[in-house]
Amino acid sequence: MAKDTTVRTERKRGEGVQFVYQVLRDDILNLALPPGSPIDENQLAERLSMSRTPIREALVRLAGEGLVTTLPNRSTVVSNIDFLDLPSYFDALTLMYRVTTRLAAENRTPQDLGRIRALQGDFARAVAAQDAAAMISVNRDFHAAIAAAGRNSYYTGMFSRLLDEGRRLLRIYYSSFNDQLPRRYVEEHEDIIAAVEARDIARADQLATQHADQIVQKLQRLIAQDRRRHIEL
Amino acid sequence: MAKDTTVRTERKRGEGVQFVYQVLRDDILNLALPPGSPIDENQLAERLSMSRTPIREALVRLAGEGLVTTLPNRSTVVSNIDFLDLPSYFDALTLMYRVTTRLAAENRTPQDLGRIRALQGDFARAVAAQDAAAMISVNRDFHAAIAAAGRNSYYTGMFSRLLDEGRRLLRIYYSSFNDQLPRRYVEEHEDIIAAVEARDIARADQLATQHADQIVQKLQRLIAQDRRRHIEL
DNA sequence: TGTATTTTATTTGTCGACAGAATCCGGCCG
DNA sequence: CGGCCGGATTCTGTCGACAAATAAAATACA
Repeated sequence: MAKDTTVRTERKRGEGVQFVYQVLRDDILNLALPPGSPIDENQLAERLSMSRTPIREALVRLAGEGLVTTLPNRSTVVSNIDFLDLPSYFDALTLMYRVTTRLAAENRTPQDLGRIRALQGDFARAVAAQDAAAMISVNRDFHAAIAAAGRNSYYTGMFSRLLDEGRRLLRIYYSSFNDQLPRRYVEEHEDIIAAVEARDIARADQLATQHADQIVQKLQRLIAQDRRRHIEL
Repeated sequence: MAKDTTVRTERKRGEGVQFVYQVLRDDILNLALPPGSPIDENQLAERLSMSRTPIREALVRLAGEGLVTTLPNRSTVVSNIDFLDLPSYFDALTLMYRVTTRLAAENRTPQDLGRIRALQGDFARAVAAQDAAAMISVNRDFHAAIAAAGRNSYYTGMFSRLLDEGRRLLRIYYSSFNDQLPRRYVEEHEDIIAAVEARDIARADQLATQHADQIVQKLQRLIAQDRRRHIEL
């Protein structure tokens, strides 16, 4: 059962949809609402103390991003993660890692570097604190900041969506850490920052590729493990 | 003023939103609703003889795709084409042309080739008929079919959105033809099909790049022309 | 006559209600 | 005992209405 979080914050007119959207999005990406969970409009309406109309509009928006699936005349559910489609996902993710990092090396400003460094600091702290949730969230922001430095809104938009989808995957498989991989990620991030700062496009591309491959391989291994476990049952 | 198209088709329950969505989307992509047009919910509700609720949900969906922009407490308008951002657009479009065509060469099935050839036939016919609208629409479907043959849902999704956005651009600048470029596109399409059929990935990539550059350059030239005209006024 | 301010009107965001669809449940029949 | 059918219930999709917010109009004032 979900927590009995009856929210009754007074909100200004027009912020309702945005509010519901963010609440649901966070719950979905943090797996507080696991894939497949039905989303009851009435229940949500009561919990957030508002009518069903803004909730439906938020759901439409989430459906547009693929985070929920609307079954006609039936309940909308949190979208499943399609494991058969994961190779495609990894492929697309790697590509976006590369092009955004390349463009960042090309177009970054000192302000961009400042923002990126700040997030890298957050990431290092999360690793030191062994806080998986923070690591996942900050890692996302870190790469989004690099993408932003590339100044291509189409890439940043696509990449953000891919990273969000990835947050769910990481949440599933990275709930606990007992290896030193995170530290390695910190180092790889440092190298990427250095390449971006040096405007070394080729090296940025190379490092981004490595970094992406690193993550993809790790995930594939974890998933394969998981698969085996399921089959053994 | 828009045409007095009072639609009163009897629709089944649950198809309302979908219907409004498609009507609006078509009108926007065909520039029947030019960028900047305000969208009056009441007016639309009366024209399609339904309540405002499904219309609002369709608008939320369109906003999610960036085709309309919702000004808080004010009218929603058809999104403008951001000409300053066009270099980014061209960059992203070229990249997606390349990766989708590459993957098509890798994964195409005979069925894929059949579908692609059929669309290429449609395209050739549209060119022969000098039908700009059909050319734009079929061209989109042609490349979407190639992307589909690549079997990467993330790429096909991204690419489709880029191609749709491009439809508006092409509509603006390709309303009339007086050069033989379209014929050249037919030939380039043929070459791409051949490379995809031969599973020649390198060549597919190369041809896709050329094809994209071709279109991008043409558009840039037309836009530059247009800019100059505006400045002269 | 032009500008500032109040009044009116239009339009959005939200609400509660209702009807159609689907699910659940119990009874009936094989 | 199990499966099919019908009624009751729950939930979605749509509707009309209302109030906040904005834009337009009208009025007052310099």
